[in-house]
Amino acid sequence: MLDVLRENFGHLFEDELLVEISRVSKYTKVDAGDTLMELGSSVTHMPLLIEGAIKIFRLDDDYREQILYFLERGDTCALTLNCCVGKVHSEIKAVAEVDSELIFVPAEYMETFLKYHSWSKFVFDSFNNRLVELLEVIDSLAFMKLDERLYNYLRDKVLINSNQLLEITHSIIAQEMNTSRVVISRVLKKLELENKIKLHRNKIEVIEI
Amino acid sequence: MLDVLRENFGHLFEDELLVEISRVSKYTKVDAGDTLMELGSSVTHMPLLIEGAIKIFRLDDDYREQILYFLERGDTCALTLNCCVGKVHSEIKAVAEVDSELIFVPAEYMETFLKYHSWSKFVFDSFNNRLVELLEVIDSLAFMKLDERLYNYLRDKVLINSNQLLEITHSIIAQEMNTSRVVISRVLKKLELENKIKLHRNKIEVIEI
DNA sequence: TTGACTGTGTAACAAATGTGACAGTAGTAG
DNA sequence: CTACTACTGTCACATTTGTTACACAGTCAA
Repeated sequence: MLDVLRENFGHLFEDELLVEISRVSKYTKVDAGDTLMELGSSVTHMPLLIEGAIKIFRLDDDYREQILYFLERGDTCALTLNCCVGKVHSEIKAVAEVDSELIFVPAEYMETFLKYHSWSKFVFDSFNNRLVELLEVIDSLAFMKLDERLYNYLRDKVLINSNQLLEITHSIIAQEMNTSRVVISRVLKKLELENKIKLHRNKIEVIEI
Repeated sequence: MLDVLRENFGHLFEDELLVEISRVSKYTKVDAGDTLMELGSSVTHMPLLIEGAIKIFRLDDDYREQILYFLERGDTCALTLNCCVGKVHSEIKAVAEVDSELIFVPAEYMETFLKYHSWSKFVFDSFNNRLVELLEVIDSLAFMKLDERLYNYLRDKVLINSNQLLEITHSIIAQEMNTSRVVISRVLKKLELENKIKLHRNKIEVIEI
């Protein structure tokens, strides 16, 4: 695991820290679609993403969901540390968007490692990135209509999957964006008429990028 | 200023840090309604809130706004540090909700002070709090209808102002929630019929709390 | 082939929110 | 007092989004 860490986080952390991490952490592979975290699941570990992409959702009491952002190589999830502790109300869900590899650092080391400047910078930056991404979600929800939001959603997926051709169904999109399948089908059709996408069965091709 | 710092942040920071802060920072009073930060205004200082309340908005390109949260005594604004640097798109706006007193710490000390454990804990907690509050904004926008959102908005104002009787007009609310005055008047009337509020000219009385 | 299942398209309608217009009312400046 | 302004209430209508229902197409297994 140390080699994997060196390769993916060597530019961020000094070797001493890498060694420490490798000694206490757990390396895991997950398949696309696997749920990494759901609702009350206790948050005892902090993920470092080696390869792949994890999508993070906000859930409400009725299990409706709203996609927030994707974690990619080199990311960690700042929300892990906080949001899922002692909250009754809504929670977070994490699902692998593609096959992924992660290293799980036990939460207690989170603070121990702060003695390394590179680690505190990493955590700090991670918070910053999450804040920015949450603000973008807020922009989307507060200021945009569904067609624009949907198009942005599709563009994000294209970037994450490195593929203009998305394998996804209308109902999945509806669920991730907290709306209904009919609405998504309707807006997708509109985007197709605007030549921004092409619709196929189980697939959506995003044209302009 | 050192006395003010001791009184308000003494439970958070060791005296040595308080002295350092007092040496480099600027103490300011602002009146309710004053704008502390808008759009491109360069973010060279980090505010520590001594007394009062500051409301933070997200702005879009067309100057529409969406209220995010309030800063209160002992808070700082994590967004200051990051979000307003080098962004073209949308920005943040900060307005005093009531008469307030702040201490402005020059941004460069932000990092210097990290050598104090109490300071890094403070910054860390601040990030955490902001994340949670942004998630609540997302919950509100993604999962709630306007009547519920509006009622929550009014309840927040009551807490911030320590007064069930809010001095506010419908158009102000509309602006802060990025909708129109007519819509707000309509929903307010609905809340009044549900006996949750009472409407007066320039005033709204929040009943249940 | 048939039948079951899933995914998509679409119509008809409902609900929520946004917009424009206008009247009435309180407060204020002159 | 009068004139002006800001705030509120309300109507009529537009737009956006959500819901129900149903037809049809692709896939897969018996």
